[in-house]
Amino acid sequence: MTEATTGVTRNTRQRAEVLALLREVEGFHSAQQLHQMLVHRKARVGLTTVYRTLQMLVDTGELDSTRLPGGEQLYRRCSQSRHHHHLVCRECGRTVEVAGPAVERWADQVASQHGFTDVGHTLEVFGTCGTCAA
Amino acid sequence: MTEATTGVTRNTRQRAEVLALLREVEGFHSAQQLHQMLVHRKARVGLTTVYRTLQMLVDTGELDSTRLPGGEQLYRRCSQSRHHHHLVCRECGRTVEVAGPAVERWADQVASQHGFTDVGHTLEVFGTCGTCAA
DNA sequence: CCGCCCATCGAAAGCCATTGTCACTAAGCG
DNA sequence: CGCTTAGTGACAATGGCTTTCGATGGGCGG
Repeated sequence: MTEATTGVTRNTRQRAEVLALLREVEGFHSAQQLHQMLVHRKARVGLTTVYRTLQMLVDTGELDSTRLPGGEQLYRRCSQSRHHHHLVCRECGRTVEVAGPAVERWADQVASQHGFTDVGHTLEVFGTCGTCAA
Repeated sequence: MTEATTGVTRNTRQRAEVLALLREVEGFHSAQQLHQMLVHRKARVGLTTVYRTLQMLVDTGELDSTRLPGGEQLYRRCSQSRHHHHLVCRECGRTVEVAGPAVERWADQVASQHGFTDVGHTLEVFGTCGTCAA
C-alpha cells in the first residue's frame, strides 16, 4: 500500500515521453495503443511503465478514463473541461460527452443518506445513434 | 454470428437448470459464480454453456446485466422489481439498492437530444460506508 | 416407434488486457 | 562523487471470457 511516503516523485525520461505523447493525441486511447505509438516514435518505454504512469495520472486526476464494454480501459488527457459522462453508440462507437450536474448531486445525496462518504460513481449511457438507426 | 436461423430453440436440461437457478437467486451474480452454484447442486452444466445461455438470455431481454470496473460481467433475472442502481462500499462490499427516477429521465432525455434511441445506461455509485469509515 | 440431422454441449486450449515479480537502472541529495 | 531508493521493464502469471471441435441428444420425418 502506498503508505504516507515522503511524496517524492522523480522526473524520468519515460514519464516525460508518456506525457508528451498524451499532449499530442486527441480523444481516448488504450494503454496498448499508447504504448504502440511510443514504440513507433522510438521512445523506449516499457508496457508496464505505460500502465503504471497512466494509472498514476488517473489517480492524481490528470487523466480521464473510461472502460469499454469488454473491459479494455481508455485514457485521454484530462478534460480542460470538468467532470462529465459518455453517451456511446452501440453500433459505431461514436461518443458524445455529456455533463450531468444533476446526476452528480443525486449520487452524492443518495450516498450520504446511507452514511457513505468519499463518494464516486460510474455512469455510461448507451444507445443507437441517429446515423446507425437509419 | 447467429444468422437468421430457422428460430429453432431446443429445450435442454442444461438450459432448464440455468433458468431454475436464476429463478432462485436474488441480485447480480457473475457467470462463474452461477456456474459454481450449479456445480454445488450437482447440476451437470459446463461453464461454456452457462456463458452461452446467459448471453442468449441477455440478447432476448430476459436477463439484465452490468459490468464491474474490471471487466467482469454480472447477470440477474430481469427485474420483477423496478429498475434500480447500486451503492457499493469500497471496503466491505456492502451493497444498497437505490432507485433514481431522476437519473433515468435525465439519461433518456440527454440521449434523445443527441438523436440516440433505444437508450440504456450503467450507473454504479461507490463510497465508504459508515461502518468502515469508523 | 425408429433414425437421422443438426442444434447444443463441454473440456480443454486460446485469447488478451492487465497485474505481479524482481533484478537492474538512474534521479537527485549530501 | 557515492548512495539510497524510486522507478523501470522483460517476462510470467492471472483471470474472465471465447473458440474449437468431437460427442451428445432433441424432436421431427418416416
